[in-house]
Amino acid sequence: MSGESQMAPSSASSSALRPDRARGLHDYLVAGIRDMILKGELEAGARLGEADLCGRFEVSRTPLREALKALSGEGLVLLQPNRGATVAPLDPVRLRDVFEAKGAIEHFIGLNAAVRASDAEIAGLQELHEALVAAEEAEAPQDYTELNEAYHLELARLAGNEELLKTYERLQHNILRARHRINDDPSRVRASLAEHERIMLALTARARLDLAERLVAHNEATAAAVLAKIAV
Amino acid sequence: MSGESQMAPSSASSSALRPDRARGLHDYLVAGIRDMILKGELEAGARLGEADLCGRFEVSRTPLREALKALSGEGLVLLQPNRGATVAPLDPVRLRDVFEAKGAIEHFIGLNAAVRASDAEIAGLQELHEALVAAEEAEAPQDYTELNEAYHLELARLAGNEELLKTYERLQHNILRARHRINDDPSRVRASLAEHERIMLALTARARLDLAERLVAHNEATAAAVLAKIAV
DNA sequence: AGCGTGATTTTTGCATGCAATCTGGAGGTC
DNA sequence: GACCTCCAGATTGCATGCAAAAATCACGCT
Repeated sequence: MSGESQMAPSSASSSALRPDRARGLHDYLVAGIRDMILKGELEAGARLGEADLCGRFEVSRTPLREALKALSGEGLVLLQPNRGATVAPLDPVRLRDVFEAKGAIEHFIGLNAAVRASDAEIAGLQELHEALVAAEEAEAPQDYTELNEAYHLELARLAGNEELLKTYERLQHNILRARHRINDDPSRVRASLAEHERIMLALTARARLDLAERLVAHNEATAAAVLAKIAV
Repeated sequence: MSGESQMAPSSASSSALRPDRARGLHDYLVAGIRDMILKGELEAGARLGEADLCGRFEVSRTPLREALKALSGEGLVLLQPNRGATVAPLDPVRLRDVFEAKGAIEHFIGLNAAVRASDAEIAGLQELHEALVAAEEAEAPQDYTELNEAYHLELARLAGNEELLKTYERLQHNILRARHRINDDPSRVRASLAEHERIMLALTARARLDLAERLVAHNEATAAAVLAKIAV
């Protein structure tokens, strides 16, 4: 065993709206374990022993097991009957599939968000974009990452399809797992922001094909940057 | 309470490879409840009381609850904390989203299956297609439905992306729920088969754009037929 | 040393029991 | 009659306990 901290979300962890224990352990556990996986505190392939996790979160095995089943459906946990749970592996092959799938959805998002988003929604997205630029200038990588996720998720929401939004979120989560390990380099961040600028222009102009194309290109550029660092 | 049969999968139900109870109750329950939902035996919105389901499957509440959490992740069951589980609603609005999402994936499938499928895989798909035609001529709607699902799922597999394949299957399931209630009319079935013919031609010719276009069109025609019957 | 083989320990799967919450209705008040 | 309030019954949430399965280890064998 490693001599690491056994602490779970002691009190005020980073993510703001963490479900309260008292409101039900299921949501609390799902959010808590998901966070630990997304932040890389639990690495891909790591064993998720029930007794261990029960200790960290101070709950009994019943709600914990239910939470693991739920996370398995999100593709974050791998369940092997009679052999326990592990953090879902994230090899380059799967990551390539994840980026490719996300690309297909980005295409859809571009075609539809350009038509369906209201002016107010576009203004809201613009604010997110500006907050993202501010975070980069302030050199706050933690904020930058969270705002970047929020920006793309909001854009996905503007496409107006609940089903694809859920899938998009799942894929985004699995990418975030990889991204958290690789400290994006500054030059890629600046290039990314420039792409965001062009995305906002296409959206404001409500240019469907243009927006779709830019989103796909942005996804591919991100994929290339992430995969390059992964495949060391 | 209705005076209906309380029987669950007594012995030899229709679906061939049902997980064995002895191999673990989780898979058994997930497959069993999913089947009941997909076949319409449990209608949209129906309450899924734990005691009731425990009685039907002769299991205790612990594995049953775990199965419900898993099915919630598939979009088939709606879980409301402290208020129990219901079969996920399938209103026209959601169904429209499901078809639209599936359309986006069909586009991707067309672009990639045309390039990635091996000759042997195309031949295998051709066999499925011919079995489908045979089922239609034999007027075996049960077989037709199952083969049709298998055909499209196999085509999705040929696109070579595990992530989108899982999503595709989820969406297909939710459509099947609606389709099972509406007894496709024969003229639509024949039109559908004609579309399949053209799909096979495009795939054999490995014509990416053509295949994508035909798959999207097929999806939209199906959507129109299903939605027309739903919105009575 | 390498490799089965069997006992011990650990871990998972499932059932049960109690506490908390929700639901439905009777009775009271305005 | 409409609207609380409170009480039973039913249902869900969670913890615990036992049995089955895997993993670990010790031992003996070739």
